[in-house]
Amino acid sequence: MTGNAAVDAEVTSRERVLRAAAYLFRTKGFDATSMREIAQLAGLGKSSLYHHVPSKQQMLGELVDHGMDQLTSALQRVATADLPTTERLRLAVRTHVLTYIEHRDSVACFIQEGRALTGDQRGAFFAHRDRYEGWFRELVADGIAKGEFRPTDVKLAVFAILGMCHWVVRWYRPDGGFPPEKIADDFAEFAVRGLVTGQEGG
Amino acid sequence: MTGNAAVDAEVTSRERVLRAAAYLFRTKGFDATSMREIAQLAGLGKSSLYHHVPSKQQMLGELVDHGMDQLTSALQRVATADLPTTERLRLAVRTHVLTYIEHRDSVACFIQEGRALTGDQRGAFFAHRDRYEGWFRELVADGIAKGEFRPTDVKLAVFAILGMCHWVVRWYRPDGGFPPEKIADDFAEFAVRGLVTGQEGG
DNA sequence: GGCGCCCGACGGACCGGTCGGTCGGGCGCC
DNA sequence: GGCGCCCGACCGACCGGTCCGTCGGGCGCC
Repeated sequence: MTGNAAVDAEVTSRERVLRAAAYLFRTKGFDATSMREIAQLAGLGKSSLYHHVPSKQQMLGELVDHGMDQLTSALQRVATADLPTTERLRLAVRTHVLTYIEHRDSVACFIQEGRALTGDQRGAFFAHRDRYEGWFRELVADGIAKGEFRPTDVKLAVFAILGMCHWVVRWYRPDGGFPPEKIADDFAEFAVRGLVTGQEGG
Repeated sequence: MTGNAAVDAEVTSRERVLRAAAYLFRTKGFDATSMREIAQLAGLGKSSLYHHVPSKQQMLGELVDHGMDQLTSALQRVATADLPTTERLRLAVRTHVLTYIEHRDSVACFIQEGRALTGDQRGAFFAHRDRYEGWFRELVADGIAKGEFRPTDVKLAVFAILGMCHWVVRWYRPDGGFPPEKIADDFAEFAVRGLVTGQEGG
C-alpha cells in the first residue's frame, strides 16, 4: 500500500493481470496461453489488458525479469555470508529451492519460458541467466581451490546442480506431500555430497 | 539439401517429416512450431504432410512415444545387469544421458513437450513417465535396503537425479565442448556420490 | 451542496494475419 | 490406366492487437 488510493488501485489491477499471466505461462506455456485466457482469469475483458500492459511479449519480459530478480536478490543475501564454501553451497541450493517455491509463477517464467522472448529482451535474458550460472561456477571453483570439493569439471557440476534445482518447476505441487524445507534440505545435501572430497577410489 | 543432417538422411518421406517435426518441437516447442515450418524443413508442401501423418497432435504423440521407447529400451538393457546397485545406478544415469544425446529430438519431445498432449495420449504419456520414474525409485530403494545408499527420501532422490539428467535437454550442444561420454561419466559420479553411504555427521 | 466536466478503467466489435486441416486435381512411375 | 505422392487453393477458427464508445467516480466551480 502506498497510501495513494488511485495508485493502489492501478497497481492492484495491473498486478492481477501479471499474476494471472504468470500462472498461465507456468502451467500451460507462453505460446499455449492466449490473451483472452489471461483476461478471463484476471476478471477483465481482453482489450482491458492493454490498459495495463503494452503487449504479450512485454508481459513475459517483465515476468521473466521479476523471476530473475527473486532468485538473484535471494542469492545475494547468501553470497556474502562468511562461511565455508561447502556451507555456502548448501545455503545457495536451499535458497534457490525455497525462492522458487515461494515465487513459483514468475520464477517458472524465467526458467521455462525465457526462450520465447525476442529482441533485446532475449539478449538480456541470456545475460541474466549466464550471470546467475556464473555465480554458481565461482562458488564451485572456489570450493575446489580450497580443497573442500573434489576436482571436477566446474561447468558440468553446475549444470548438474542447477538441473536438479530447476527441475523442481516441473514436479512441485503444494499438496504433493513435500514441505519446501524438506525439499530444500534434501537437495542441498545431495549437491554437497556430490561435490565434497572423500570416498576416493571410484 | 536443407543443411540439417537430421533431415537430409536418405529415408522415407514420413521419417523426414517426423524428424523435422522432432527437431522443431525440441528447439522451438510444440505450440510455437507450425505445420508450415515442418513442411518446409522436410522439403514438402504443407498439405503433403497429411499424406504421412494424420495431425499435428498425433505426430507429437508418436514422437513422445518414440522418445520414451528410446529411454526405456536402453534402460532395460541396464536393468537386468547383475551388478551392485551402485553400479546399476551409475549405468542407468550414463545410459540416460547417452541415449538422450543420441536421440536428442524425440527424447526432448518426451521430456519437454509431453504436457501439450491431449486425451488418451496425455494419459498414456503420464503413465509411461511414471513407469520410468518408478524404475528409478525401485533402484534407489533397493540400494538403501542393501545399505549401499544412505537412507533418504526415495522420491526426492529420484527427482534430483532425473532433474539433473533431464536438464541436459536444455543446455547440451554438440559443439559445446563436452563429449557425451564425459557428461555421462560426470553425472553418473554425481548421482552415485549423492546417494552412497559415507561422510556421516553432516 | 449541486452541477458539469474530465479522465482512467473497461469491453464489444473488429482488424489483418496465421493457425491446423481439407479438397480436388496434376504428375510421374509401374 | 491406375496408384502413390504431391501441391495450390481454400476453409473456419482463433490469434494478438486496435478502435471507439460507455461508464462512473473525483474534482473544480458556483
